[in-house]
Amino acid sequence: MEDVAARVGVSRSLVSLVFRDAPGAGPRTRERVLRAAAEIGYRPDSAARVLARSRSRVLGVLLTVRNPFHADLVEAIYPEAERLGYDVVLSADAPTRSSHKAIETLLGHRCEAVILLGPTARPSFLTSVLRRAVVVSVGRRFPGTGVETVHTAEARGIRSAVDYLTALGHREIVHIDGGSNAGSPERRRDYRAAMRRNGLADEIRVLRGDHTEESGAVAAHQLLSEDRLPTAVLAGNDRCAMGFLDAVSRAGVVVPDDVSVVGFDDIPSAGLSHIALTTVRQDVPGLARAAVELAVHRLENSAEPGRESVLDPELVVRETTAAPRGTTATRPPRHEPDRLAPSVR
Amino acid sequence: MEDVAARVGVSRSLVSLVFRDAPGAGPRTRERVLRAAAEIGYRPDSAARVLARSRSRVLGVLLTVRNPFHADLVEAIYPEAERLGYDVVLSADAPTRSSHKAIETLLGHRCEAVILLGPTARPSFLTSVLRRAVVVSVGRRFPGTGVETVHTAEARGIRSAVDYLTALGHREIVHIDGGSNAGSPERRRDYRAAMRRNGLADEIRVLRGDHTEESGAVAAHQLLSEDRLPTAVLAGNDRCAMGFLDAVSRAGVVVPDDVSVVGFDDIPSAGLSHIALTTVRQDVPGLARAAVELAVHRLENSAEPGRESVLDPELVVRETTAAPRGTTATRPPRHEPDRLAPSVR
DNA sequence: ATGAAAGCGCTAACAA
DNA sequence: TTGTTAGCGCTTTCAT
Repeated sequence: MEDVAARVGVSRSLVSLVFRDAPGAGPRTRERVLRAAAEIGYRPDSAARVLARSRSRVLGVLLTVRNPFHADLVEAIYPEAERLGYDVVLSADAPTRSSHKAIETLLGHRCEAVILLGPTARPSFLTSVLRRAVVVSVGRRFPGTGVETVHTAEARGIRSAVDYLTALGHREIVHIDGGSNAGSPERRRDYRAAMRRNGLADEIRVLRGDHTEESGAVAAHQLLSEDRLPTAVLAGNDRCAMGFLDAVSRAGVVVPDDVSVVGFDDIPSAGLSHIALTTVRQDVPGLARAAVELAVHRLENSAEPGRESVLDPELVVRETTAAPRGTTATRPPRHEPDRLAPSVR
Repeated sequence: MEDVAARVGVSRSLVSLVFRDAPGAGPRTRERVLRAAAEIGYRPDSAARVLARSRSRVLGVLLTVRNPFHADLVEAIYPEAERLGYDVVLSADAPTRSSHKAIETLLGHRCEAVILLGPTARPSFLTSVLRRAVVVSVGRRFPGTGVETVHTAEARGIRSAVDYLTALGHREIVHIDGGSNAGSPERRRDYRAAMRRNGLADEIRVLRGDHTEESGAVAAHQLLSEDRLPTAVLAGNDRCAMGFLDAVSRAGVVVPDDVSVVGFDDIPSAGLSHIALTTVRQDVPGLARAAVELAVHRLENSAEPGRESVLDPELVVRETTAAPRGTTATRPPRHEPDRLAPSVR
C-alpha cells in the first residue's frame, strides 16, 4: 500500500479510502490509484484490515461435508452473505474432527457469527460459543440459549405428505425415521399426529433409521422379509428414500405400482429423471437467507438474541407415488396442487 | 492479553511466549498465565498474530461442495494439516460462485498455499495465483506452470480393471467417460490402450458422460435401447456407475449376471452392502497427505516448484462383476488379488 | 480532497 | 527467566 501511494504520489490514507470505496476521493485520483495497484499487483491484506477496524465481516459456516443437503445450503448462503457484504469461511466436522474443533477454528478466524448446519454440539458448548460470536443453528432448536434458529415447519411438510398419500387411498403408511438427526424427532412425532388425524392410528408404524442411503436399504430388507409390503413409505429424508428405492428395485418391486415412496428435503438428485422422487422440499434458499439475515441482524442492530425463523416446506409430487395397487382410483395427474401448493421443480 | 499480563503481574511478552508455547517460560508462570487467561476468557487474536509474524500457517482448500470424492479428500486433509501445524479453511465453488472467486477469498484469508480439488480454473489464472501463494492441484495436471500436482496413476487403475474383466471372459467392455472432468481424458485414453493390449481393439466403445449419476442413467438408457447390452461397463467414476446401476436395475437387468459394472474412486456409498460396487479405489489418504506435504514442503524448504506426486490406485472387487452370461467360467472368488493387489475395504 | 499520526493485538529481536 | 521496544499493514480521527 505504501508502494501504491508512492507510485501515485499520494498518502496511504488516500489509497485506503479508495480501496474500501469510502467517500472523499477524487474520481481521477481513485482511477490512478486503482491502476497503480493493478500494476504492482497490490492486494489489501485482510488480516491487517480486520485488526484495524475491529470488525471482520466474516461469517463462519459449519457443515458436514458429505451431507448433500448441507451442500445445497452452503451454495445458497454464499450469495446471501455477499449481498450483505460479508465473507464466508467454511469448516467441516467429520469422523476425525469434532464440531467442537471445527467451531473453534471458525472463531479463530475471527468469524463474527457462526452458522451451524444441523449442529450436533451440546447446548452447553454452544452457550460458551455465544460469548464470542452470534450463533445461528439451521435445523435444530436450542430453546432458551440465545442461539438464533431457522428451520422448516416439519409438521406442515409431514402432514401434507400423509394427507396426500391418504387421499390417494393409502392406509398402510410406514415411516422410516431419521434417528436423532436434525428434524427427525419432529418428523417422527408429526407423522404420528398426521396418521391419527386421518384416522389411521392403528396403522402407525415407525422403523428406526438415520439420514443415510444405507438405512433406507436396511429398512427395505426388513420390510421385504415380512409377509407383505406396506403400500407407502415416508422416509426420514431423501437419502434414506433413495436407499430404500434402490433396495426394493433390486428385489423386483416396482415403484410406485407396488409401493409409494416419499422423501424429505428435495436434494438435487431426487429430481433426476430416473429417480423422480416425490418429496417434501425444504426451502433451501429461504433457510439460507434467513440464517444469514438473522446473523447479520444480530451483528448490526444489537437485536435481542434467540429469534426463530420458520419456513414452509412444499410437497413436490413426482413419480414415486400413486394409488395403492388393487385400487380403482386412478393415479392423479402430476403437478396437482394440494393445500401446500406442491410444485414440480 | 494486556489484562492477562496485568492479572498475573508479568509483561505481555511473557503471555505471548506462553500462548505459542515457545521455550523460555517458567513452568509455574506458564501455569498461572494459562489459568488467568481461562478465567477472563482470553483467546489469542489470530488476525493480530498473522499480522505480526508474517506467516499465517493456513492452508486453503477449494472444493465443489456437492462432490462426494472431494468430501473424502477434505476429511483426509484435516488431520494431515493439523499434524504439520497448519490450519485449514474451506472455500467452495458452485454454480453461482466461480472457482476464481473462491480462490480469491482463500487468498484474502491469507492462505499461504491453496489446495485445489479437481480445479477447472484456467492455467493463466492459476499462474497469477502462483505469485501470491503455493498452488497444489489434486487430480488435474498443469505442466510447466509451477503448480504442484498430485494425482492417481489412472492408467494402472484402468488397466487393472480392464485386465480383470478380460480375465473374467469379457470382451464387450464399454466405457462411459467423464467428459472433461479431472482424470477423465486420461481414463478414456487408458481404456483404449488397455483394450488394445488385450487384443480388443475392435470392441472399443466410449459413451460420453460426466461424473454424475444422471450421466450413468442416460448411458444406461442408450444401451438398453439397443439390440443387446455389452457384457461389461467401465464407468468414468462411481457416481456414474451408480446411476447406471440404478437405471438398469429398474429395467429388470440383473447385475452382475446380465452385465458387469466397474466404477472409479471408491466413494463411501460404493461400499455399502446393497451397492457393493467393484471399483478402482483412489488412495484418498495418500492423495491428501501428498497434497499437504507438497504444499508445506514448498512453504518451508523453498523447494523447486512444480513437483508431481503420483499415487497407485487399487482394484476393489465387490459384487457388481462376474463372468459374462453364457460363460462356463465360474465367478472368481472375491478378494482375489490381481497385479495391483485389490482388496476389499 | 488530502495528509499526519495514533493505534488495532500480537510477535520477535534484544536487553536486563 | 523476564521485560522493552519496534513494528506487521491497515483504518481512522483530526487537521490542513
